Amino acid sequence: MKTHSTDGSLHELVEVQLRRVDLRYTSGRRAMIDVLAAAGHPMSISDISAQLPGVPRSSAYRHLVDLQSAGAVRRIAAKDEFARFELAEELTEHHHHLLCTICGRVFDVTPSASFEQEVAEVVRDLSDQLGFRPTSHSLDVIGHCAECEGPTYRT
Amino acid sequence: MKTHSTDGSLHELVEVQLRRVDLRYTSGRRAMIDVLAAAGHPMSISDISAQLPGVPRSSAYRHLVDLQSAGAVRRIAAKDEFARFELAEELTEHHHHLLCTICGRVFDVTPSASFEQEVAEVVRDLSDQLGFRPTSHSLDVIGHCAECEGPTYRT
DNA sequence: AGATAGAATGGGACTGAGTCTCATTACAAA
DNA sequence: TTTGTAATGAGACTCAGTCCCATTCTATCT
Repeated sequence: MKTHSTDGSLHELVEVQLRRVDLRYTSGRRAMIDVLAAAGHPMSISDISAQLPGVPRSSAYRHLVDLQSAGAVRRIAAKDEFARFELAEELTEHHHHLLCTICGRVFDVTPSASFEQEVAEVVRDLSDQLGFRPTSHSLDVIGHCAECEGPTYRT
Repeated sequence: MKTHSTDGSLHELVEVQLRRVDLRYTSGRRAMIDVLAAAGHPMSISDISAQLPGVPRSSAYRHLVDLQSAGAVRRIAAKDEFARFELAEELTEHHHHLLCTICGRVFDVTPSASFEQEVAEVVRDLSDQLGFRPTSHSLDVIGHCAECEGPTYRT
């Protein structure tokens, strides 16, 4: 998963996004962005809190809401009942998810440009049927991850 | 949305699915299937309860769990925090969803066979990258429905 | 530098979707 | 009809997520 974290521009981008909605890029918010960027895949609140023991739950939730409204973070729905969060695609790149129905983990994958083109086309077609105005799309693959499937599958 | 409800075979299929896991097709469960089939799109628990005032919440949840484990009902995650339920694809047909981020409603759409073929191919490719074993996939289009977008969009 | 206002934070109370328990009722097979 | 098992209703309970409020920070102005 490519991010801007390596060259430090990630934080500059987030700061701009926050400023746009009159929010400050404080150390708490920065810490959350760091954690999400380091993980490179969607995290549940428990995952995040485990990485940031010093940040109270209420603050963590509020940071996520704030970062969401600034457009830096995206909330996704997994197959279990827990919400998960990841950096917005603007800060990483367009990608999709593999959802493991056994362990609940979510993995990121990036499709080819040609496929994305095709998807975009179909999304338009499907949307037109109902006068729907699409803003984005997501493709989830549901199944079992390598680990849960067991070592046998690996030849 | 095509279902088997018109010719009555829907209930027979559900009954078989339930019998497989030693569950009975009782009137309460039948009522839930009727509601889901009539709606033709994913429903939240509130939606379902509104249609079935006589069924207690605890029973409604239990029925959904039972019907899920029998394979007759599928739980999907929308963009809001409420779980939604729909008839399993085995009882309807393969389809995808349009999620309105304003009103939270979910609409069904059916893609062309050729597109599905392409999707299946890419799903395989993406999965192979991580040794993931896919069992199904879902494509969600996020945006605003015709009603929420306002009447202006209709020329 | 000091004053001031709005934003940020901690923490603890609160909400409500979803789960669990248990006593009672319905059903199927013998 | 008896007997074991599944189904049901009612209500207590859990806990992810929200809300509130008193306190602390920080940017800006004089």
